[in-house]
Amino acid sequence: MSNVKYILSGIGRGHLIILRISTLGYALLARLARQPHSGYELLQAMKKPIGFFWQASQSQIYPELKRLEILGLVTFEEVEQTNRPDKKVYSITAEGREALQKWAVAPAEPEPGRNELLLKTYTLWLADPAQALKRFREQEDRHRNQLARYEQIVTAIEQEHPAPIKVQEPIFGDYATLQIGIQYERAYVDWCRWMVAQLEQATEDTGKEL
Amino acid sequence: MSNVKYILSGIGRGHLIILRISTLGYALLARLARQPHSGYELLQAMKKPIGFFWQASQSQIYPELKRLEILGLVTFEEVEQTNRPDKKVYSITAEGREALQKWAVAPAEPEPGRNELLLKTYTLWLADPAQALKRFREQEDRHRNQLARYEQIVTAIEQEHPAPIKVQEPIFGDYATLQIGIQYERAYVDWCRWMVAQLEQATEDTGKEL
DNA sequence: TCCCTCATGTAAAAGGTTACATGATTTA
DNA sequence: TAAATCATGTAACCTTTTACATGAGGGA
Repeated sequence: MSNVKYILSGIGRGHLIILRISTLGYALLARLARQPHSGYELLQAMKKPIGFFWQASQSQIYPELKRLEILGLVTFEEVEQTNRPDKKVYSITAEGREALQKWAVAPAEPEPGRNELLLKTYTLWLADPAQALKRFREQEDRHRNQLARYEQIVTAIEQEHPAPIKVQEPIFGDYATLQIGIQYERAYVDWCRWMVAQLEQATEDTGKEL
Repeated sequence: MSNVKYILSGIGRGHLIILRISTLGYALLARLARQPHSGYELLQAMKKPIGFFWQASQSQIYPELKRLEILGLVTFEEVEQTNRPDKKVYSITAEGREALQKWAVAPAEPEPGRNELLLKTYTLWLADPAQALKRFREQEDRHRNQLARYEQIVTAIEQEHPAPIKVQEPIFGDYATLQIGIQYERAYVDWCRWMVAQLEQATEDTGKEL
């Protein structure tokens, strides 16, 4: 009962088609609340800011935009272009903004994370430590790079926006999510270093035994 | 090509049925590599150690066990019981152990995390700060509790197992994943506190304006 | 010439959640 | 007496991924 359900239409044979807004729908609305986008532009946008914590592919975005339009949460305008294909530029409606506003302060259920690396770590005891060592060094690199990328974006934001970034400014969303992103990546890098140390110990031990 | 695909059978009309091991399959194998379990016992087990980073429901576990059995990665034995229903106790086979071992050191692709709270944070600028404040205090509590739970388990592990927990011991998997789990929860609690501070500032400001 | 970008879509399959279905025993 | 636990499964639905499909324009 926590999710508002939007009744689209009641049709024959006793069926009711109910469309409710998916999390992806809210993700798209979140971008459209800042500025209008075409489907393709949203696809690109999903790679950067929102993409850090919510991704979507082409085959999700286009149908979802259609659904949001049916629900009256977005409208679109066909924009003719020369030299490249025409596009549909979507904008959020007043109803869309209202739905997004409500959703933003609705309780977020604890989401069950799924992490393949941790599952592999759980199985490390029967794996080859030398190969595992290689993998954790790769992971450390990867998270160090991601950390650097996040820090770069934060620096750029701090340079473009005056010192106290207020909650009411749209950029606060980028800033706040980057803060936890940086904490997360730092914790991961530290943990990878610890894992590497553990595995180096293990490979040295087997080396002595041989 | 990184995933080994298991060809089950070639059948008429040009169709090939290929069964490959899903991540859930490896999760079940990871538990069965430690000790035999029934489907029901696996369901319970998925709530605790593996459940922290990989969950599964009944409707996934039972069919997956059937698949693993077809692939020859597990076997089962029907155990008759008095006073409660009979059960099928699954054990990992040599092939299962081998597949698990290989998978454990195969490169783990960076998994795109999905986090609804961060999506909501991205939309905070158009939400009511007072309500948002409530949500972040709830989140802080939740993560603080999870942190306490993890720390308790680590303490229990450290008491039961002599000081240097080696990579080769099965318990190392629990220990290592709890380490990152604790780091993660600590980072989250800190971030929530920072968010609460930001939102308190925002509600004070609007209070002054009234 | 071949590949990349821009631009919009659909189809099929895999993975995951929620609900349905059954039934004995034990605990509150 | 009602609810929880043990025990196994299926069906329907939703979400996500991978692949298919088309086509113009620009750059190497």
